[in-house]
Amino acid sequence: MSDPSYHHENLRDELIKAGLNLLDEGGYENLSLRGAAKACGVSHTAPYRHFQNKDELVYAIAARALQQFNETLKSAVGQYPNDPQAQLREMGCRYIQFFLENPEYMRLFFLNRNPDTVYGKQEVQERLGALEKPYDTFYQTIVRICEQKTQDGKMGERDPRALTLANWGLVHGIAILLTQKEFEYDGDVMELVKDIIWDGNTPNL
Amino acid sequence: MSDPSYHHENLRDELIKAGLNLLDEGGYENLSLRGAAKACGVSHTAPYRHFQNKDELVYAIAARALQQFNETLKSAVGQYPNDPQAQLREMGCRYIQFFLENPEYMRLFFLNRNPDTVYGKQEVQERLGALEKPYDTFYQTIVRICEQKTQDGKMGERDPRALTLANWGLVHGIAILLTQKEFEYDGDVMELVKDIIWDGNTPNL
DNA sequence: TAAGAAATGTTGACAATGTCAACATGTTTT
DNA sequence: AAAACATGTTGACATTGTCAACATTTCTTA
Repeated sequence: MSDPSYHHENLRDELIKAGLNLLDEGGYENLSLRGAAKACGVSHTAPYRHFQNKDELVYAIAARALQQFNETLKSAVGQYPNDPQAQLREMGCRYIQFFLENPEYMRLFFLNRNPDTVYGKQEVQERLGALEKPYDTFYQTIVRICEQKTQDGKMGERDPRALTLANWGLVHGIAILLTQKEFEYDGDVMELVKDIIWDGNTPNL
Repeated sequence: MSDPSYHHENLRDELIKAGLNLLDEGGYENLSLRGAAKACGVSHTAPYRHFQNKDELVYAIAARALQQFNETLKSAVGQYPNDPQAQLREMGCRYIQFFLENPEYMRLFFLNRNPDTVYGKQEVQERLGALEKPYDTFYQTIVRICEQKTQDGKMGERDPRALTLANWGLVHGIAILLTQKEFEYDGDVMELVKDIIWDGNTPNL
């Protein structure tokens, strides 16, 4: 090596971090290729050596932030090793809490683009890896609840897929309404969530 | 009048319609000021005589589309005049159906911008009128369910605000997950919704 | 080890877009 | 009729994503 400012070694990583910063500071609209490059002290086209286009950078940024998000959810599972119902409750609370703390991530994760246009493209997924969305974590927990109920002979008819859509949708929708300020709730949201998320018993939800 | 192509008479309205077209054709990213102007056969700055900036145009477009959406919801109420529980069920179904049919409206309504930045500004609301979001329709129906239950002496403890957040969030979240293709549900979504939306009886939801 | 290939960065250009200022053309008011 | 106003147009500029051409550093390999 001679000029350490030339080859950055891991510019890719720095660009992702810089992008996250831009997002936190100025919202989704503030996230630009050139902005990330400038924040890394690098020319405006340098990112093209690491990402094919802006969408790929955003994708990578989302993947990075999703890691953190998924860890949060998974640690909710770990917190109650043998109580899947408590896991689900905790997941719901953390889900909403996470987005209340990081409101811009809502758009980053779920509404940046037409999903067919970008994230559906196999090539992107192959090159950058599939985004790990919270689906699995919800689904597995719900399956465990169902199994436990079946084992107890209490019920075994519920479709775990339907229950996943219902419960994921529930917390997701509440998170969106709150972060987008469509709804101002003056009560205790966490109590509400614990109250309405599927408790494994009620016929509905 | 002499040159009918000069003064458009209601360019404002045409711009809104053109914007809706751009949205339908090419998604949210395709919606541009200049694009709408061109579609109306007018110079690229003509929209500035009717909107202060792009955000205002988008706002007006959203308002237009929201009218249609709100009518859909309200007609669900009208369909079951004395059965608020059926109203709520029908609202939930139509809510999701609407976005499945118009997936781009999801971003138009709820995720175009940081709500503080644009839609929260009083001046915009004063000049263009507040966006009518589905909150009221949900809330009123739920209040009616609660009143009916109270009247029957069956229950009177539920907080209608909490129930509104829960049920609106539920259908909203499901609509988002489905339209954004986060979740592929092979079952009958409408049946699921009818099943899990608050039925006025269960302690949860 | 020297030469060629590959990776990574830079400069300069271009098109699309939002926005503004200055000007033009109609319409309305006085 | 003249002045005020509303509505459009032209031309400019900054920002941004993108591309082509070139430069520099590192890696391969003969």
